[in-house]
Amino acid sequence: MCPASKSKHIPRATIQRLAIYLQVLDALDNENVEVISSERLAAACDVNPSQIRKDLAYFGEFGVRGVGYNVPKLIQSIKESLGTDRIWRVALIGVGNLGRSLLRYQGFLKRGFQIVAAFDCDPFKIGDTVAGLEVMCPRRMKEHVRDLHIEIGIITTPAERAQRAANHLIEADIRCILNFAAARIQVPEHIYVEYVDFFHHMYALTFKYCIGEAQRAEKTPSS
Amino acid sequence: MCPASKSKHIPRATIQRLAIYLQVLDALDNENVEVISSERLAAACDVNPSQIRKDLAYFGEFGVRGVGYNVPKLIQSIKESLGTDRIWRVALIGVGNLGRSLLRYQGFLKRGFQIVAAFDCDPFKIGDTVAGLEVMCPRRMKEHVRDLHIEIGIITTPAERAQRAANHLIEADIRCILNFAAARIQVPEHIYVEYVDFFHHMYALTFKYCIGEAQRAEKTPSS
DNA sequence: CCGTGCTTGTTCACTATTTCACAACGTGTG
DNA sequence: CACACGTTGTGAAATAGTGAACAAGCACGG
Repeated sequence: MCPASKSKHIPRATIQRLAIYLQVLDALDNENVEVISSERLAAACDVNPSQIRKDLAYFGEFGVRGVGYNVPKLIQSIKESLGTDRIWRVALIGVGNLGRSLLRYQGFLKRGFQIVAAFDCDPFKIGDTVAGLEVMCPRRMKEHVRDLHIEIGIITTPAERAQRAANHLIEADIRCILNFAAARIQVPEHIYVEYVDFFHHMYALTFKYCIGEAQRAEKTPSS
Repeated sequence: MCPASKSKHIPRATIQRLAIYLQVLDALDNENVEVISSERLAAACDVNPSQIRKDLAYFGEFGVRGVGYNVPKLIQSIKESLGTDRIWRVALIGVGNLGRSLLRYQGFLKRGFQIVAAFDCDPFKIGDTVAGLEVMCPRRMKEHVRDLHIEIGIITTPAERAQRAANHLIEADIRCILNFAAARIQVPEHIYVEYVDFFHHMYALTFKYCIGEAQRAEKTPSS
């Protein structure tokens, strides 16, 4: 499936950067840029050119020496490397505000994902239709996952119900979980979990700002 | 403001983990857990206990040897370290689907943030009221930022308009930008930017899954 | 068909981060 | 008051990731 990645260990940071390259490359492709050098791509992504070449080298040789990288080809290659050169079928659990927003969001398919089922344990929500999907009871999850070939579960419940949602997903043999709830969840070894919480980024901002200002104050010991 | 951080450089990864600790500690606090050891906290956060102790040591000595950490006190200490022991005033630019969701989201204040202004350049949206805030024209941003003491800007425009939104924010002397748009933005040196894109996490998931399955296949060279 | 110019892929030294291991030190008990 | 216990804070070792430098190799021009 994924082209082997040369059986070397690949840093997590590399994967995050690949996602960034993809974003920038998509923009370039829309502007019909055909070829780009690691140097110019690096400038756009705000990283070191060597870094880009090394990141890509984990997966193969995608460039042409003396020329650079063909943009559409590189996009395809990165997608293959990340495993998103196909559509992944996704279930969402927790049809609250956030859940509904995601269900209505049009951008999934373009990025290789398709939400094909929605679950919520609130009996008043079960049976409702959101963005063309009927909200279903989590107790029936296992059979739906099997029938619909679902591989990824997105948790958008309140924090206190995240673990229960995760248990439903695990029970239904889902191996990949994206957790938007503001809570850590416990899962067995063989399940992959990623956490999405934009407050983490907020904190990173306020922290960098504080540090930055403190250093400024040091350099300018005014008043 | 922030307690000095002992003037040592602090890894970015540490900041991300502090945000995680905070999340778990909040949950513990709600369960009225008073004291926790680095070992048990580490288990809940899925990191190494030494890691936690070292992360905290960057900012001070918060624990009691032989006992552990007082949960409420540690929460407070981490908040101070991150610079979120006060309310940050935030502006949002781009009142689309995502923007509206964020404006309506109730959880900001609890985490130390307050959205006090919303901007959109669509003349049909200007003047509308969303979650009690009047949508305003970005051209008037500078004065609003000054009058409302805004320090952080959140970009929720479509990707192609992210740079323009960023320019407005920079022009209005905002130093911290949280960018939800799927595009990189160019900013001067002294501006802090953080990117939020849950597809990055999606890709991390699919990638880990592919690698994991490949390794499985290796160990079990079946058929 | 060879040489020049340019950019990749890759090595290596360096820097940053994580983990280990243990000394330091409160707490509670006899 | 002294001792045993338990957990922190921290220096040192191991591991991981980054950036500079350069050899390799394609494209184009003469």
